[in-house]
Amino acid sequence: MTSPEFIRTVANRYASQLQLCYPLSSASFSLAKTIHSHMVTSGFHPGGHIRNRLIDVYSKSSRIIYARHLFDKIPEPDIVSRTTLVSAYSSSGDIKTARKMFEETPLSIRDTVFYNAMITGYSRNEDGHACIELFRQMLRDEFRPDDFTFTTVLGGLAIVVNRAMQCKQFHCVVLKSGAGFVTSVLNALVSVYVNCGSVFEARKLFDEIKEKDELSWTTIVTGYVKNDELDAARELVDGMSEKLGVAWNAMISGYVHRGRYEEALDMFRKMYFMGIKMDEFAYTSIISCCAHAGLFRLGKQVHCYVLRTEAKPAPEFSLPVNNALVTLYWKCDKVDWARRVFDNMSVKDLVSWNAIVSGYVNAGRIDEGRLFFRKMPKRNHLTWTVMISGLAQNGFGEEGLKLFNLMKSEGFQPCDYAFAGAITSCSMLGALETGRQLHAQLVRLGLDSSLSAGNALITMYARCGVVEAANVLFRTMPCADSVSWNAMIAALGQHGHGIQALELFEQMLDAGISPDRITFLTILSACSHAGLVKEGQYYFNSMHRLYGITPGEDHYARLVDLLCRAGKFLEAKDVIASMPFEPGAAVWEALLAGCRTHGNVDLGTQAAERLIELMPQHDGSYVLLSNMYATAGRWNDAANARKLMRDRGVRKEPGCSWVEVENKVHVFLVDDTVHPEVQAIYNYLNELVPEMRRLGYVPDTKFVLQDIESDHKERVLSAHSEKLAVAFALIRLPRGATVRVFKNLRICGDCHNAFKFMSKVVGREIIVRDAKRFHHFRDCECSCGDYW
DNA sequence: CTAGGGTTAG
Repeated sequence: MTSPEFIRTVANRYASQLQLCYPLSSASFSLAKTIHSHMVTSGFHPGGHIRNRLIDVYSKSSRIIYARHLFDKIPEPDIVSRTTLVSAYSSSGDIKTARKMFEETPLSIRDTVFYNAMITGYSRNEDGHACIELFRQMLRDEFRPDDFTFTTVLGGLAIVVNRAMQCKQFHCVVLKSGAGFVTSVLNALVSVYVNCGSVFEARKLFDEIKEKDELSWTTIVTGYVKNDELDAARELVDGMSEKLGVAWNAMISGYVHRGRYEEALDMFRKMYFMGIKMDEFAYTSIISCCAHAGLFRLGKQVHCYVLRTEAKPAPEFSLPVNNALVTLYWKCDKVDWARRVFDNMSVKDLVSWNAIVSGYVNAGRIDEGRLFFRKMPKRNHLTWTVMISGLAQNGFGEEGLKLFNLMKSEGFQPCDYAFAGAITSCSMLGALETGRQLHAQLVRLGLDSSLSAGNALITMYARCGVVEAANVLFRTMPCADSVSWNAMIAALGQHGHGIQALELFEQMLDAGISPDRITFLTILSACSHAGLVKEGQYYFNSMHRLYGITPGEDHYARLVDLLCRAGKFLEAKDVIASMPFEPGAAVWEALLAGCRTHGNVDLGTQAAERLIELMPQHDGSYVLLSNMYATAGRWNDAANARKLMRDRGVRKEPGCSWVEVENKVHVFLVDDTVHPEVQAIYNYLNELVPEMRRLGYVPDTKFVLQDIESDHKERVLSAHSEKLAVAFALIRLPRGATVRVFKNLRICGDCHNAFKFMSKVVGREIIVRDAKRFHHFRDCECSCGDYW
């Protein structure tokens, strides 16, 4: 019954059955297990070749435990089973166990393949030095390297080599060993040259390869792409007789990375019409292209095409394709679509999580962003960066800074983008000292030439009231882009230097930088703050005529603001009437704000009606309206506006002011009783007021927007949050230091007046940043010329 | 039993 022939027949049958497990798929493991248990129940003990096959299938379907179990039962494992296991451990990332197994294998039974497997393990774990080290040991142990050895070691070398000289040295080793005519080895060598930036050398070697295979072509094409020589790559691709999908995919992704979206799409279309097989790599790149170019419709079409064409159901389909889809949808303002793709994915990785967090955060949906940030199983340095800059851009400065510090304590070195986020947080908070420290850290890390960090710093210094520092930084930037210019123009504008802002704009044009829609927003604001009505109108009219930028709603709003501040209501009304689209909330708010400052109650009421209609939940509209009535003494109307707001469940954002003292931000509310030093502050204010009065200060009680007794009104005035913050800073800052105070709403008119006299009494400069602009008080004057 | 090219997140 158990004759040798019979056993051989059974063994052969099992061997051919196991062959069915290749190529590996998700079904391979269960098939192997079935065959295995059949062997066990029928009393057949797999040995030698069959057992090794089982070990291999188990290892490759990521079931190392099964493989190891089988392996441990072998009394004297042969070199093939050992090689299989070493390779299994190293490809699962467990390089330590792999090496242990390697060391436990006696020299006498080792062979070249065994060394190759271990070297490959290091290469897969991106440890180039270990690759080379083991290669050296292999030579010391007197084993002959073969083609596999060279290609693998060269692969490891490509990671660590960064000088053409080192490439040449290895080139010589290869030639001496006689492998200089093996195509696969030469391909690897080309790749080493490419990776250290020597494309020219790489091309020379490529031309010398006698029998070029597919890999030779793709290596040189991708080599050009990696080194940003897209046109040279394209020339090669166009000249190839055989159309290699890999090379085409590399071209497409190269174009996408360089922002050459048209060419990427063009190649993708050609691929389709020429019948070159498109795979998940091509889909991924083109979806990413649509994401970056904002091509929602096309992206959606590709998505549908993939669903129709590919055999696998959508959630099972390639992870990178789904990741790219998540990004596509949120970039096209469809976060909820992105979320649906994300939820449907059966497998998610760090990239997927980062993509969905970015989506929420960029859409301003911070709550959901936070939730996913907390929920995600793993984070990397990009996760933190996305979260920090998202928080900063959405007004969560304090949380942004907290996260920046947390990131460092979790062991991640912040990159320039993370710094930019932290610096933006400082701009919002007015945390100048913290911002300066971040700047110093950037310099120490050698990151101060970064454009994104530099642009954030310009804004930070400007928004913290140090325009000069912003200017110095701007002037010394190695290569300023339009964002830098916009930031600097805005800086000058916010500080009331309207003329300089316009001069800088002209310099921008001379420097050959094209203005964009943001540039014109900052220009219009600058004109508005400085009262440059004629200039503002001129630039508004020229933006389309000279620069081809169609004014949007926000541009019209700023023009209206410009005219209203100057009291030119007729012209403002004409502008609104001439708008090519329905005016939105921003325009009505500008009109209302202007009417409130100039006491134009009739027009203001009209504007407020439209505004409240458009944004019933916006607190500012009701407050402006109510304040306008209060200033005009129409207390009943004022109270009604407040009541309307309450009835609709709208809550007014409480006014508050803050100031940074010794690296800490101190916040004050109106009539503050919470801050530990309020008593000292009130005492100090009581000492100052008589001196201010001697210089001509008269408390202006028309800024008390409540109908109360007039002597009580003065006390209400002196409890305004901005006065408390300024007084606190005067007490606590070093003698003579400039005071920089911040307020979330507009500064009160009486406070504005008071600070002028206060700056004279204490002999210091006081700078207040409110919701709209900066006020520099010195010697009884304000930089805004009372045009606030 | 061992090698080498193209994909995704700011």
